[in-house]
Amino acid sequence: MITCVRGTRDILPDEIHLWHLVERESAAIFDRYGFEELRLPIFEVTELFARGIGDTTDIVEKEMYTFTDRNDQSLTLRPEGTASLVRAYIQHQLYKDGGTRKLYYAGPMFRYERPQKGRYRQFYQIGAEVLGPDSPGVEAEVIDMLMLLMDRLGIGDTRLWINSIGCPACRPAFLAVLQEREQAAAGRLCADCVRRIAANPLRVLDCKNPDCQDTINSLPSILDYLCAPCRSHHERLKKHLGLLGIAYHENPRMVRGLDYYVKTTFEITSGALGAQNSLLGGGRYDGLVEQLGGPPTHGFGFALGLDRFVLALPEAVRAGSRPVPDVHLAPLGETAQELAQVVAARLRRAGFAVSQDFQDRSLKSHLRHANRLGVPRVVIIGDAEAEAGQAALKSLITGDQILVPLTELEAVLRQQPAEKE
RNA sequence: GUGGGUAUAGCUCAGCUGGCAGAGCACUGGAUUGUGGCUCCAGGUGUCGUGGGUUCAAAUCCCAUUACCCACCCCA
Repeated sequence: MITCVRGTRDILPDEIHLWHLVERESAAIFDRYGFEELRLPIFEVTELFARGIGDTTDIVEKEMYTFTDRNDQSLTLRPEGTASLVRAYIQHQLYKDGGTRKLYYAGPMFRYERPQKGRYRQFYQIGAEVLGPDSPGVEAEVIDMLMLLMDRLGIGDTRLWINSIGCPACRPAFLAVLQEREQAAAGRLCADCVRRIAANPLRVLDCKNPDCQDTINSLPSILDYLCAPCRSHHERLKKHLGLLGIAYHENPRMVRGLDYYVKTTFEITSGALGAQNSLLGGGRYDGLVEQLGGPPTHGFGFALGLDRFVLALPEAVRAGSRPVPDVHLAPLGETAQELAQVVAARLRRAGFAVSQDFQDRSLKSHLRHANRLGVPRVVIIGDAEAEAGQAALKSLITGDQILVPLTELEAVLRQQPAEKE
């Protein structure tokens, strides 16, 4: 048997309505905030990601699906969406079309990682980006949009974490101090931390080893080393969040895995997810457009993990049943099948969701089947009905049954809408 | 890349110190010649993940391997 490859999965009809729900709500809410969708290719030239994400990040160093096509060009299945979006923004000169562009995308991303709860090699993201303005108000607006989305989906038990990781003007000085202090404290840190001191001193702050926590807490905070513009930006963001009544946790130890972030970074975690508890994450990337060959442009955005949103949906929503037809046709015999087919076509054109059973089964079997489907009403057409040009319309909720001329079925169904379960 | 756990029917899982392959759910038919749900009866079609080994005999014990799950790591 051939199965889907490791880290990929089939999303079956039982689950897909949850995905539709998240996709529908996201699109509706993003639209309300003025975001426009664009669709991006699933693979790009490898260089785009190396330059955009940073070629020393884990993603680029060891997680990309890179291959050579028949023209010996190095291509990569996209591991994230922002680089592609910015490429499109530059390629089509969207910056010439007004000051601010608000764009969003959705689709599969690919990273070669060990699969785990909420982590797959092909996973799905919806991301939105605001290109143009530098305002903390934009950041608060985007976060507000996400709060509304999660509220609409019933996703609770979440926390918003914010941080500022400074900018090229202030971060290098902080990193130098941090590294120095970490080296001095190396004796009290775990082996992983010691290794990170040289490789990526920021990562030490993110260590979860309980024995390291006291030491890490004594390390300097980036927030104390921000330059004046960064500090002001951060304070204004907090003020805007306060105005919107959005609760946040400031976390100077939060670190992002992509090189392009500056100033504001944020993340929303969920208690419903397990170890991979990040529902979404994002931040500001003021230098990225320029770095990829565009004009100097401010950028702010996020990506949300669709797989994780679906996992975090509350039980009440998850338990929601699949959509069921409005009416089920149960024809008995060949003549009745033919009649029913025509009836089904007519009812569908009239807007009803109709299922017709083409299996030659007993009436009892038809009804049992309809009952399992949760269909509220069944149209029974047997020999007697067929001859008289009628059908028996039975409600599976009340058990009532009436004879209706086939030509009037549509009108009767419309007049007496049945309550679904 | 590193750990731990799991793998038996469509699904969820029992199956003990080796001895005929099981249950519940689901599905099909019947009890009711054309009326569902509740109840009762009947119905299994499975390379016991894969490959070796031990044994008279392996789902069970041993070795290897693959996949899945969870965690580290990293991130959405």
